[in-house]
Amino acid sequence: MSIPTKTFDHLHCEVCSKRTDSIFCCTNGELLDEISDSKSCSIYKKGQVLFNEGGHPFGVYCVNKGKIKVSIVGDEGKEQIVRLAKDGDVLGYRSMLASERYNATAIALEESQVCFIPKEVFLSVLKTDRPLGMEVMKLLSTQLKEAEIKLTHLAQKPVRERLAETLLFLKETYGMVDDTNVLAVQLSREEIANLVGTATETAIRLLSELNKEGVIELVGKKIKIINQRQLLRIANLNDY
Amino acid sequence: MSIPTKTFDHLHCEVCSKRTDSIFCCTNGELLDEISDSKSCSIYKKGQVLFNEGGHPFGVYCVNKGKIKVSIVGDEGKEQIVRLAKDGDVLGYRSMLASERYNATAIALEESQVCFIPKEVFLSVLKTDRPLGMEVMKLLSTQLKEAEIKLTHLAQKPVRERLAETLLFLKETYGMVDDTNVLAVQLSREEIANLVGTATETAIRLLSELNKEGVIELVGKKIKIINQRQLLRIANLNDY
DNA sequence: AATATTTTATGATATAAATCATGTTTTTCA
DNA sequence: TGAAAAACATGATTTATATCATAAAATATT
Repeated sequence: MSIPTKTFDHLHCEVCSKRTDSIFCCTNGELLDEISDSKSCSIYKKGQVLFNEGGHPFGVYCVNKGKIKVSIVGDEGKEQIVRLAKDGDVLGYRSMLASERYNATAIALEESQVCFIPKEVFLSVLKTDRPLGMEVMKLLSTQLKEAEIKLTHLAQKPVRERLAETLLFLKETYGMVDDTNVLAVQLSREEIANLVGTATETAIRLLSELNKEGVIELVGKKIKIINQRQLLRIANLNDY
Repeated sequence: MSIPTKTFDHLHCEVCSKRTDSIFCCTNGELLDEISDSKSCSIYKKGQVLFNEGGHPFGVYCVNKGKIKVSIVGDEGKEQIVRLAKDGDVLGYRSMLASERYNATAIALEESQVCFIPKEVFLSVLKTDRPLGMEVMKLLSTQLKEAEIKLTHLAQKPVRERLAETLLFLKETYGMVDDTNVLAVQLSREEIANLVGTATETAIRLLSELNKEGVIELVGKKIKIINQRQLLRIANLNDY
């Protein structure tokens, strides 16, 4: 959809450190060469779109380094963030496999290096490489489970609990800055709200509530987790 | 978990009419024999459990004839129905693929005939049968999409819209009784609420509201759709 | 058949969260 | 650098929906 401005070093997939725990972990030899040779490596600046809801999939996106949000826009134009991708994650394959248009939009949350593997190449490798197939199934299974749990929480848990859960999820997904307790992602309050599934004002209000309670500390967009134990308690994660 | 009381005729998968649009549509020959020979065909009465949240998967369940609900129990013990299965649908494979315990419970909504394929057999066929692999991926992809859309609606749409949507979904999934406009599934109001993601009282109230408005007609558990066009309008399905 | 139990139905009330409103701070960019 | 726009913050108000309460109907059970 949008044209990424720059490219980055075309590193062979074989030596890509992110591959080990990606779906390509067990792909190698000629098949990996095929992928590596056909891919293009682009840099997406913050806010740039990888692909758009309603668009046709032409291949899969492999995040080499960066943070990507995947979201669906609801009836009233409100964004719902359904997934977050980090280094080593693959995007856009779901719609491709189902032979459908994208049902979500992927946008870079910060400057990100992303490799693009053309549809034909990915599908042809998928057809021959059994391990890749298994990995794709595993990934889809995990994501389906996560979506179903999120769905349940959305239906049953109050906003405050979901917010706490979201903060813990952000920590788990993107980790902390160095050895501080500051979340490594910087999201706007609106984005946090769209992740939690609530109004922006409510997210802001509850965040500053947690701040006052000393559970977290807010400095601009930086969120520092002061009392993780308490946050876990608030999230009320009996299950999972 | 529960022991189904009876079995039903062990029909070879090759001649099963439900296979054509199931994930086994393209599986045949020896591989299909292997599945067919190893499967067991059981009858589950209404309310009987196929598998339980937290249990270990030992195989996949293939619905030959019947209606099954798949649900997750939230913190406060409230059920959230995340999927409904009908003839030809396969259940329990997600957890198996991810090598995890079941994250949901499957319960028969009415007397159902279900075939069970042992884990080892399913996985071994999956390993060699490419078409099956592709079908599984497609199915997972579709379900993931549906879960993400449901999640978005849950976060953004009011209960009344979601209820209307649910009624249309029930019609689409299980169809009507004969050539009447009466939904072929009979769910309790509580189950409808657990599908919509709301309180039972709210579901009851809104159903009788739709009844008064002449959009549907309620006779006990039977729901007749009087004005589908209006129901669609209420559901506000601009997207999808 | 009679009693107990569950499900359905509605009204009253409470409350969480959305919306509206306004001011402040931060960021953008001309 | 300064003006404009966007993001953040917080108070006031409204509203959708959950919860509580009670009764009738339907189902199940003895």
